[in-house]
Amino acid sequence: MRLTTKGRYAVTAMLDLALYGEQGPISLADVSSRQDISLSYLEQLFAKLRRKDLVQSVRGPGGGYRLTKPLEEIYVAEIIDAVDERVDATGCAGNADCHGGTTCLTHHLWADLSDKIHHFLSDISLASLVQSNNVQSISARQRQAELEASFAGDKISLRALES
Amino acid sequence: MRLTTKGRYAVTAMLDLALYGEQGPISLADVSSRQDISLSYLEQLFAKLRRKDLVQSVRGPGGGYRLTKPLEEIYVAEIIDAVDERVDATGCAGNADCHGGTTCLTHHLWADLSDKIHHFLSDISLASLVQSNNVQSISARQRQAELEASFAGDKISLRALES
DNA sequence: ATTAAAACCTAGTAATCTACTAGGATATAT
DNA sequence: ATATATCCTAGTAGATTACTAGGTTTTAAT
Repeated sequence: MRLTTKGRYAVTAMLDLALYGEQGPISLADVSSRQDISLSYLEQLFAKLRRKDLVQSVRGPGGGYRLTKPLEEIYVAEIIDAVDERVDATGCAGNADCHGGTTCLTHHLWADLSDKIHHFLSDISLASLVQSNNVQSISARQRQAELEASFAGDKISLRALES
Repeated sequence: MRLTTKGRYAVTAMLDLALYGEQGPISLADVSSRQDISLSYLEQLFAKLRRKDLVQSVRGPGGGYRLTKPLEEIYVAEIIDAVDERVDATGCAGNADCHGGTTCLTHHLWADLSDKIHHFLSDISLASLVQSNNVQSISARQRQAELEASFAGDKISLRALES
């Protein structure tokens, strides 16, 4: 089964859009610096997310990405599926040909597990993540850190504080 | 998260012991030919299973491995843990330092998922697998195939049929 | 005692995949 | 015109997996 940074990054980045994207499109450069994900890697992930119609792009200065649907209608499972991370615990992609063309002894166990995982991730929307205490507090801390970083930086930081 | 053939092979092999090991120890050569898993790879997996006290070995001719506990007390989660380290969907091994030392936005999501998976696999014993219809029917088919293979083989097959 | 069957051990390795870099082309607000 | 952004393709270091190779030790059977 696969669940690596690819899928985790995709969900984290989509959650970033959910948290910061209310006013307008968010550039991947912003997501990259906030969530500590390589910009070029994000570009590749968002190409897939766009192909699956989970985000829309706006090109040119001031552009970026926005979510195509309301937070309530975007589920974690979709995001992971979109970036090609098959959440599948079987060794045969569910084809039941794991033992030289026939079904291996444990096939159904892994198929059941895959179902459980998919159900779990299909029940969680971006909206429910945004509302959760965990995400709220981490997001608050990230905003705080960003503020302090810009404060320690140059004059532009003062304007950031005022707005 | 990790769930590859390593963990799947381990569970399949342990299930093979559960199905065939009532009379005495089972050699890895037998498991290898029945379940189509490389012998040397099995040896490496069973070294770990033995270290975790899930199996006992008997050396010398007629030797092999037997389960250390009754089927009811061996859970799939233990087996995977023994060879795979951990079924963990977080990127930080549960340390919550996934975002440059701090907790990333989605950490709790993956931690929750890991819990769910672990619970699922902790509830399934070798005994319950052996009793399941799926395993029963696949096991019956494997015994049948083995019988036919030995029948098509040499004289020894006749003795196998009689016993 | 010899032989053979088994566990036990260690090192190496081809193939695969991940996460990423590099270096652009294209679109568009200012 | 310029800068900012998406968009696109190719390549690649490093890690991991699944396995092979080549032994040694133990022990039942002859």
